[in-house]
Amino acid sequence: MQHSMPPLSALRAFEATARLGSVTSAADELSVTHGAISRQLKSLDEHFGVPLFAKAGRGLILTQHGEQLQSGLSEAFAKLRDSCAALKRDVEEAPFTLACPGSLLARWLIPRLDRLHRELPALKLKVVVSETEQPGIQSDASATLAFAEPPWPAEVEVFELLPEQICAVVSPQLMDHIDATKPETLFANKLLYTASRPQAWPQWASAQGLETAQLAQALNEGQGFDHLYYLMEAAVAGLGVAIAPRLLVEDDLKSGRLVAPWGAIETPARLCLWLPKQTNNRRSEPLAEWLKRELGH
Amino acid sequence: MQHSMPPLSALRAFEATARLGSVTSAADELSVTHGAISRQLKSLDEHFGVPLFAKAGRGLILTQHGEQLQSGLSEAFAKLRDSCAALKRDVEEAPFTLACPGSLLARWLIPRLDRLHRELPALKLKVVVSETEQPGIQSDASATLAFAEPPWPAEVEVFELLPEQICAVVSPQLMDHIDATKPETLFANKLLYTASRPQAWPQWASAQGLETAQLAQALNEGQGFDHLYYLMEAAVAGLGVAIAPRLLVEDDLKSGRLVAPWGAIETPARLCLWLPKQTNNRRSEPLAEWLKRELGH
DNA sequence: CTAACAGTTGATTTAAACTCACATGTTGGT
DNA sequence: ACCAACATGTGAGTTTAAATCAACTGTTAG
Repeated sequence: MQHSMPPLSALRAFEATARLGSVTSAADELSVTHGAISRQLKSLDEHFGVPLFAKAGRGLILTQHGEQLQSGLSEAFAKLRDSCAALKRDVEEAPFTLACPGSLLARWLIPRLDRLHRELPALKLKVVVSETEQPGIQSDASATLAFAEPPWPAEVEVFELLPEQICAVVSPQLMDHIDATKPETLFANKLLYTASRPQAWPQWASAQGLETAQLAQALNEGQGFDHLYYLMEAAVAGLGVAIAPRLLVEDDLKSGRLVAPWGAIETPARLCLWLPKQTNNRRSEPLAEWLKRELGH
Repeated sequence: MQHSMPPLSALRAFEATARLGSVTSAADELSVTHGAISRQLKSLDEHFGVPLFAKAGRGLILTQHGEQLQSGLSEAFAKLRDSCAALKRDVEEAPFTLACPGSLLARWLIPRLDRLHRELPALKLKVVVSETEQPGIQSDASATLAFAEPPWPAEVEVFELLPEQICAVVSPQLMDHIDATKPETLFANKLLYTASRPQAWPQWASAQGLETAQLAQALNEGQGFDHLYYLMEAAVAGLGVAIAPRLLVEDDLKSGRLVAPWGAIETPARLCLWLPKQTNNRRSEPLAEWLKRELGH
């Protein structure tokens, strides 16, 4: 039954020509030259073995066979167009779900969410907390915002937004025991950290040239927290020196609730926007652009 | 509204895959490799920005979006296939009209028509008399059978079936005055001919090496007839010597009603089947083959 | 009678589609 | 548990179909 359908592109050319009444306008609609349409029509004539158009003055009119074909094809192509348009619309109007770790969400994204909604209203953004701190794409999210180190897995597309910086922060009330020019004065205080970033203190210490052994002992005496949120509260309360991504403490540094006496160091990690490969980028690109603008102060 | 439809071939690949449930069987149906289908599906995913299939074991199943698309496309493609098949069927089942000059029809084709109908029943042959003796395609005929000399006009396709031979024929009762080894004994009789073939006697005479002057005079004293039918009756009645295509007098020669004392000569003309260029050859080829067989004795 | 228009066509270029061969991942059988 | 058979994905290269360009034929209208 499936024998010898004519080429679909020829049918489309025929349908457009029959509907619009001329080769030239069909060519315009399909964004090709009139010569291309003319050839397609000729190939259809040959396929069916009868002429589908007859010359009429300087234009064409459908033959009887042509009209018969047109009546079926116009419906078929209308349905084709409708089906594609419907799917496309559904996909584009579906909310765009951005997954994001809770700490980043609470301390950076939420304060900017209102502006984001105002500046990109077409995006219909929905934000969810990503269930894992490990970077990776969440199946139900349109994109994931997270810190992660290269190399990236092959199955996702990654926009790099910002190199990660981490800094040691402390309550101003503890600054008595600290010399900003001497990193080792760090050890006068308890070290505070999050369970999800065990490598943060070693990275920082190594960048500052501190001894591994001393650090190990200090970490042993320090305290871990499940979430950055608690860590920050502990630091503000003066329980010790915390290590955290600079981006997430920037507001606290500005307001003076915390101080970063030794500045910040860059890590290999990047703040990234992760996208599933098959996702159409038309929607995520404006978001990526917005994030870049926002992060560039 | 016509913006950015995906490539039709990708939609067809999707529809076949969704309907048959596997890339491989879709590839079989469309006579391509599974790799080709796989690529088309990937391009569709990218076009819509969502996956349309998900992996399920070692096969694929439709996603929700995929099902949405499939429900529309299957109808659209069914309609497409139906429309094409309907037109094709109508064209193929329409009677095949063969135009043919009356003389050829009466003296050669009609006696064989019964066998032709029996051997090519699918052709649904209808025979009509061509209104003009001049070769050329008739607008309402699927094909035309006629004698004609090359070159052929460009707008038709021509099957050459047989070189034309013409011969001088005479009633056996007139053989007394005729010597088969001496063409000039022709002139003992009246020359008979048809109005539609004034060049026949000169061709024959020149091939036999007769004098032009003598022929001209004999022709002047001869008699023309409007149709080959009358010419033959005149020859059988012993009114003189007639000139005619061998093919059309063969039955009379076999039955002894006429004699061709000097044999036959070949002319530049050919018995041909003329086809309009746009006609599908699938139907005319069996006819051409049948004609060739029949003409080869 | 010319200019603008509409479609066709030969020659060439371009881009999409396909194939091949290999890779990955899944299933069922002995 | 492992291997063979199966099903799909993919990089590289090739093939083929489709498009362009430019020239030509025929038509209409001013």
